[in-house]
This record gives sequence, structure tokens and C-alpha cells, in this order.
Amino acid sequence: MEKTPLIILTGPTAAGKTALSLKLAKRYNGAIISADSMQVYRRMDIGTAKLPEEDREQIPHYLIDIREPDEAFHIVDFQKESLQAIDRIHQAGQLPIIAGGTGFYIQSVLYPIDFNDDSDDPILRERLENMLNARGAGYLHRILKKVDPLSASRIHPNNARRTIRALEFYFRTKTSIAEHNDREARKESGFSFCYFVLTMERETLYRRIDERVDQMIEEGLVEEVQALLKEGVPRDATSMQGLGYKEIVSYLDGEIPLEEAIRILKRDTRHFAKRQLTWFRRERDVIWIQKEDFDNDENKILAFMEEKIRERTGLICQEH
RNA sequence: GCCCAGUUAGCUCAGUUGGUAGAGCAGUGGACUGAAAAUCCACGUGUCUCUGGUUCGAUUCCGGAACUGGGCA
Repeated sequence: MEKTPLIILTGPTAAGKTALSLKLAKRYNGAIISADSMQVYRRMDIGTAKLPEEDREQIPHYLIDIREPDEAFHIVDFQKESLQAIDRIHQAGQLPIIAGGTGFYIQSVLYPIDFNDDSDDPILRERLENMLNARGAGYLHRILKKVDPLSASRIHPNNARRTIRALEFYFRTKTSIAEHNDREARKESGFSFCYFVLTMERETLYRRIDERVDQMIEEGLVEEVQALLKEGVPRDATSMQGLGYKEIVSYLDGEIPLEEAIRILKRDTRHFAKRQLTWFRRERDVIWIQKEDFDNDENKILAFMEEKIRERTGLICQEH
């Protein structure tokens, strides 16, 4: 059976993915699937730098505005819904384009990771969290070491989150998550894909991040967060841990002055961009696009992308 | 002009009772397979402002200079 073609356009935050994805979609009769863990939430527009709805009209967009801000959304949901979307797009004779900066989400679709079990167990999670609060991360890690030493050896004792997940996995399946991960990591992609990572010089990227944060404030980020809190979104919701949301919540709660919140937001966004780059560096088969190498010219970048797409998927650009 | 305080890592500062120095932040690298915009880990040589002196040895003590801040005129 022939593999479905799939284009991925990712890169650190503020690199210019969204604008480029629209042009690419136009040229290939494409539809865009957002791989962004925060743009799934409605009414979180400014802080997630969401493309305004009117600009989405020309091209179908998936996985944007699909949850309420107090709802949970995680990688298993993403995987399921985006695989469905790819299917639908492909059936309709369009080219699926995944665009967004959440590397983990992209991975889950590209190499269809088996998460082994798609039901939640909130009671188990809560028990583990209570143990964490009462006895600390080291205690959980020691338990993991007893039941699943291999996983324990790969997870730092301070990393409570991954320790909890490994314990959950063990208690529910009686097998080691590390072994499971090793198996999943060897999978080949079922897609005929082109994986682009758009980036630029670090200094330029950081400057753009700073500018974008200032712009978000001007556009009314504080008011956006205020409205979400007012409608009752809990402070510990996943959505409120997003960059731009947690910092502004701290400000609105009177913990820090606005200037400080902005400073921290800029800093944390820079850290985030750096982590994204680390992630993409170790992904297999990625095609890096360093903007300076193309004189920051989108047309040159698009020409390069077309060439790569033809090489790898055989697809030819329809419009020019 | 006089008095006081300061001058140490990109920034803010600590410190060495004289044996050439260390935190936080920033920055850099990494991990990640059901919270991922999350979570976690690793990485610190710099004319200790300059210049004379004392000393085996000065970033540390003494003198002078420069600069910065404050006060008095």
C-alpha cells in the first residue's frame, strides 16, 4: 500500500511557521493540522499567537479551538484526532500539513507511538500525587527502583513527573515503560514525509521573542487572561500553565508586578525555544531551514521546500 | 573643591583574619514516548579598576590615581 504523504513544518516559537504554512498550503492544495498544545484551547488567542479566524478561511485548519480552557488535552488526544484529520484530508484529495512547535505531538503521529492504553486513571494519578506531596520525589523514585529498576535508572530522581508516569505505567500494565519506549522508538514512519524545521540565528530569534511578547501585551494579553479567570478557569488547569498565561496569572494575583511578569515571560519563552531546538536536533530525518541561508526570503525558502518535497514524496507543486 | 561609600564572571552581588575566588540571574548543552508552552539534568578563569609601597607572596593591608553613587559647599 502506498504511503500517505505528509508535510511537517515546525521550529522554535516565533520563527515564522504560521505564515509559511499558509503559503505552502496554498501551493499544494493543502490543509493544516496544528501541532500546538495550547492553540487547542478556545479564547486563548493572543498568548498562543493563534492565526485569526478570518485568515484561516482559505485553508482548512484542524485541531485549533477544539477544547474549553478548563478541559484536559494531551498527546493521546492529539494523536487520535490528528490521525483522523490526516485521513480525512487525504480522502478529500488534499495534502496534510502539520504545522506547530510541539515536537512531542509531531512525533506521536509521524511514528505512530502506541500509548498502550487510552483510558485515564485519575484515582491512581491522584494517589501518586499525594505521595509526592507528602514524601517527596525521591520516595516515588525509590518505589520505582524496586518495581522497575530499568526505568528508574533512566529517570532522574528529581523528575517527579516522569517518575509518576513510569509508576502509573507499571501499576496498570505490570511491565516496564522503559522497555515499552525502546520498542516504540524503533518504529518506522507510515508516512511519506518531509519534516522541515524552520529556524534562524539565536540572537535574532530571541529578539523576535521579546518583540512578540511586547506585542501580545499591547494586544491585550492581560485582559485575555483576566477574562479566562473570570469565567472560572482554574489556575491549575493545563491551559493556565502555558507561557503567557501562568506569568500573567501571577501578576493578576498580585504576586509580582507586571514588569516582572513580562520579564519572566520573555525569559521563559527563550528557554522554551531552546528546548524545542534540542528536541528537533535529535529527531531523525529532519530538514533544517536556516532562514539566513535563504536571505530571509520566503520565496527562496518555498522553492527549497518544493524541491525537497518532490525528492521525498514525488509531489509537485500545483500553483505558482 | 571637600567628605563618605563603592569598583570582583554578560548583570546583581558575596568573599578571601594576605597563599590569585564563588552564588543567584543571564547564557550554553542535554534528557524527554499519556501534563510537553510541561518536567528534569549538566556546564562558572574572571587583567578581583589602575598604579606605587609593605611582604617570600597583595584581589585582600597602606599611599596615590581614575571612574561611579551619595552628602557638604
